[in-house]
Amino acid sequence: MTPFDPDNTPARTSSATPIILDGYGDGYGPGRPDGEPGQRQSPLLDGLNPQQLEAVEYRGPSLLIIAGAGSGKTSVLTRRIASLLETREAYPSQILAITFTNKAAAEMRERVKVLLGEGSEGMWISTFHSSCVRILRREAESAGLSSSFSIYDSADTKVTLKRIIKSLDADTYGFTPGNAAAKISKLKNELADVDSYARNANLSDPQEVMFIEIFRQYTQRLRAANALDFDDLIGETVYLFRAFPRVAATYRRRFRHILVDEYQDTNHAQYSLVRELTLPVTAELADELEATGVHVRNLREPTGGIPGASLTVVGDSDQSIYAFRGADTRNISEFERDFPGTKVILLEQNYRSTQNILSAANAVIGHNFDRKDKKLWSAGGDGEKIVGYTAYNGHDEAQFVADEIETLHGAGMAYRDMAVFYRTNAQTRALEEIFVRAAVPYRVVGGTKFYERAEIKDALAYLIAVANPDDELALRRILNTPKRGIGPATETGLGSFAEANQISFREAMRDSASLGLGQKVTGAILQLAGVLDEAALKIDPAYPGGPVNVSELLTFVLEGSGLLTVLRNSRDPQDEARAENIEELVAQTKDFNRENPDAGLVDFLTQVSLVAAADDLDDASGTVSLMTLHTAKGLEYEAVFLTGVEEGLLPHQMSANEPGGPAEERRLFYVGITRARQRLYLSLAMTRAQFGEINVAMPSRYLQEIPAALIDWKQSPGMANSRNGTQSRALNRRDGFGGGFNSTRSGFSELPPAPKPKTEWANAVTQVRDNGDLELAAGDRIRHSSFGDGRVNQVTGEGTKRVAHVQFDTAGAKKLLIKIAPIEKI
DNA sequence: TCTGGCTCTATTTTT
DNA sequence: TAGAGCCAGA
Repeated sequence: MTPFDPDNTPARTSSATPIILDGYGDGYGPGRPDGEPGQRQSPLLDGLNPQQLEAVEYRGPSLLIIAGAGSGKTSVLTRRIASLLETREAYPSQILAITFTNKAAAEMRERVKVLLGEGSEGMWISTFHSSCVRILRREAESAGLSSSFSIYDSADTKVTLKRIIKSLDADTYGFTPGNAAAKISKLKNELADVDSYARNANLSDPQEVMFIEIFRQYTQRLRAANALDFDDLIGETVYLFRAFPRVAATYRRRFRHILVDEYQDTNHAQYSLVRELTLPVTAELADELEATGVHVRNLREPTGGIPGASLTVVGDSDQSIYAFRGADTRNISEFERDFPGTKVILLEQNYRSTQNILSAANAVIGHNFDRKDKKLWSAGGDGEKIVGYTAYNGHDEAQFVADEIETLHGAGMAYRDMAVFYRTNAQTRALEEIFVRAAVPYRVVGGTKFYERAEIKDALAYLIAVANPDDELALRRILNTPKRGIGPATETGLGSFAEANQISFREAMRDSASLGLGQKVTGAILQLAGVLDEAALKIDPAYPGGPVNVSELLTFVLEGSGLLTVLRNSRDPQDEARAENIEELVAQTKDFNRENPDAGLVDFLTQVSLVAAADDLDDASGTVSLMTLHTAKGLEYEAVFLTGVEEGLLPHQMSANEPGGPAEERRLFYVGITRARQRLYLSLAMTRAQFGEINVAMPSRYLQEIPAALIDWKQSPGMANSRNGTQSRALNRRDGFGGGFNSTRSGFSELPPAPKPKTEWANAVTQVRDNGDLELAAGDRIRHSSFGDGRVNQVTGEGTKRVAHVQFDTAGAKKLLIKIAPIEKI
């Protein structure tokens, strides 16, 4: 989270730095007089197994660590860094470590610090995106940007594309902001730009021609706004290095050890970046660097050049879950070919989970063909069985999860050691409803992020407009926020005026008096332009008394615009929460100032743009964490609840048509399973409400892949479908876990105790209850296997989705899907 | 210019 | 279901 730590510029760090500083020449240095691997009593090497030890100590141009889930790779990576520093083979400034999230980066930095104490400052440990922003801001001029360029997130991209599509009437060709953004992103991840794409495009296809025009305008708009999108951050850095060998040489010289975590999730652009950074520096360029005062002498080979940096990558193809974002596991499978002389180390021993959990994981992932066989094993014993539960619906499932969480908590497990995973964010609704009711303390990680809230984006747009006056998107966003009477007509007028006079939108605002608008509107525009101009003065280094910090600036624009005041005085009750959010933002800027006294507005905006879902995880929070399976990668919990293990959800139906989709979904399931240390719960629901409709769900195919003996079904799919098995958890809630457990137990004895997987599943599918075209009308009396008797109030929906609204005599009002509910007419 | 009400439609994962 | 777009009326 700190892209701003005191940073050694290449020129400053270069004052020394031979690869080996101590003259021992054995690469071990004074810390290791005997030179015998494994003999030294260094806390660095404590408790490592032979493979881990080798991964820490190996020295060579390239190292590939294939690290299964839970095999201690973070530990290996941090110790490898610490070892390089401790033996004085490298200075901190020569290390570049790339992690997947800012949180992982912060953790790694912290762990290196613990291992070494002070003396680890100056390393670059950050995400791909953060590192690239840092390089691009520094080298902005070469890249043809201003160093205060804006970073567009996916929402910004979509807004921009929406305008382009509208102006081109491209929706008639089937383009939406979403699909155009996806296509552009995909191309950028392959390092294609408009021109290279257009060269190979089929220009007789009007849709293709239209796409090229969209892509071209999008590129132009970003350029004009001095903005880059997420994908540009990587791509532009690669282009920069390729176009400016001098710039590239600076970073190639600087970073001597490059380490990349989660390498299986890198895309082509990221791969290319790593390649660029690890290339050697030619003798001529080394001469050039030296001529400008950069010290290179100690790094030079006899030929006069500087060898490429050593590269360590850690990854596991089985955990590749970002193919949809361009991740390419070939980066791992072809690593040895790309980097000849690579040493490969395999870490298979798992230190996280029980053997039962690992056996389930191995069995599941074994169904993916086209993978190198790898078996995780644990020395920690079998542990508890995996618990399975088939719920009647999503709320019932949530109730099961809540009950089990309370049981675990009652047995002494802390809430923060438990997590609930799901495939789609929409699934949080039922979970949250039940958790609130059951008073389970929880936190949704990711989801609608703080910085994505409209009012926060509004406030930030003010700051962005100050930092980057060319950012038309930010200006348009705040033009009428809060309401100033500047409508779409005026906005369009300003845009046309700017275009006609070859000036920026911001300049058009300053010049709005010559647009011939009404006096009130003109006054409003000028007022806004004035506030922004004044704010810009305040962060100018030449500002009398020194420039103001971020929180002072934010306070200034909030007051100048009236944004906060309007929300506070609003009658809309939601505006109160919005005002509080903005106040929270102000508090955050104060924290930021305190933690980063030397950082400015642009640094703050960068940090905000690049937060990842997992970054706002608070380990000390004392709450259960709810998150998507994607967010869960890299994390671990004592107890994991994997919910919604149903066909259509996991695997998600959207993945069905994608090449490699079901296999990637299986890896996602595998990632989820392997997050659990002690306890794993797999749950599904027979029906799930989606878009206001109730849909029948089938158990996920992946469940059959787990050996039956590993799962203890509290309620199996077959049981849930049988008449006496259907229990509403919500109904049994008052009896607590015991009641629910016993009642399912009694049903249990009537079924085969250890169902054979295949037949069990065949049954589960054929046994789905089917009432066919059972006719029900308002006034009919029905009997439900667990709710008892009741009266039908009305019937809604059609065909298989007909729903009976029933008032039960004792169980209250329920909505039942007629096709499958365990009911009969009486 | 703004608001309210109506209809329509699209529903995955994310730096 | 909910969010967005559209239209009519103030």
